[in-house]
Amino acid sequence: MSDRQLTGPSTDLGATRIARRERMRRRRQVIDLGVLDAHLGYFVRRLQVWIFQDFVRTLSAFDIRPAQFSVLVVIEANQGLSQADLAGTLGIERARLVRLLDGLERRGFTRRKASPIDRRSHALFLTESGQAALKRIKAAAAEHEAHLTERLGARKREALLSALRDFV
Amino acid sequence: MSDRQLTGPSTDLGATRIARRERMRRRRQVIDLGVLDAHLGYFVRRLQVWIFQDFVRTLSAFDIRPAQFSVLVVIEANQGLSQADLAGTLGIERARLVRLLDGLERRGFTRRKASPIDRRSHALFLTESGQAALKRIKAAAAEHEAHLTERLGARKREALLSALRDFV
DNA sequence: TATTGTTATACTCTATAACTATA
DNA sequence: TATAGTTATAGAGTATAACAATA
Repeated sequence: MSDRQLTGPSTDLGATRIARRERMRRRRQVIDLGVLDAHLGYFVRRLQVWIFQDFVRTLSAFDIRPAQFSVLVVIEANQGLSQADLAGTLGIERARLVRLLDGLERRGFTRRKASPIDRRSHALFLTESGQAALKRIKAAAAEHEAHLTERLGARKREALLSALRDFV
Repeated sequence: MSDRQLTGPSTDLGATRIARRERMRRRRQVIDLGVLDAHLGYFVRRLQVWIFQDFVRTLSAFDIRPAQFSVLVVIEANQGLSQADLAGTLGIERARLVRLLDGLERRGFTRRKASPIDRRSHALFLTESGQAALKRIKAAAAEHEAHLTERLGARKREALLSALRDFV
């Protein structure tokens, strides 16, 4: 951030240009994407991979991956919800959620309690240490989001966010 | 649907069951995404998963996945390029591209030839049957893209495409 | 020394199927 | 019959490290 001031107003554009040139150099040839250029999925995938990598790198001190983060956040916001509801909300398989929760429970972040209304299901909670950890994890995740804003530009990030929000 | 009429009295039971399930579904609490709602990565991931699933389903007759499609398309548009350039362009690991090409070669779609300028590298080409197959595959991929347009709306899809194009 | 293609390993994630205990 | 959680398995994808041949 601070080094930006030295280069003046064109910093963002300059940084983008430099980054692009760097990517081109690595490629050493201008390669045609062909019909890929008309497929939204290709670009969505590239962005998603970039986001995952930056997320993991930024939160490496916590050893938290995007899926784990989403589970912690949704449990915090809906204490006592069931695994089925959680899986349905996040669009992940119930079978996969089992392992995910096993890991978070082993680390002392979450807990499965007996549901008071349905003996088949579990009510999910964050432990106290889970809540404390999540507080710091969310701060780191916000840092990741700042990287994204830096990379996309605040306007574009906001536009994408509101465009995609009602998709789910 | 039509078999309901044949079952006579049990139609009511079936209808009751369906109505109950519907009530259950509605009764299910609305789940709060918490801070996830401010993370672009979450929504990008959800969209990307949707796209992958629709792509695979739409192209199931060809047994082609997104990564394979992107490899075929870029080889077609840049016949003779090297594996390193292809991997760099698509942002996939060189190690992974090896297996990907093994599979496409085994199916007779692509071919590795000796590079005329660098004895370390391979020059990649589509075979004739690979070109013929890709022609039909691209038509199916366009069908998938139409699903996406249907789901997002043409305007939003176009806006997303042009917003993300210069990200890579 | 650096790069190209390759092999190998570990881990994450998706997609299914099946099982149990409840409802 | 259907649902919640679980176990198991197969396959795709990511991330690394290492190696031989070549630049």
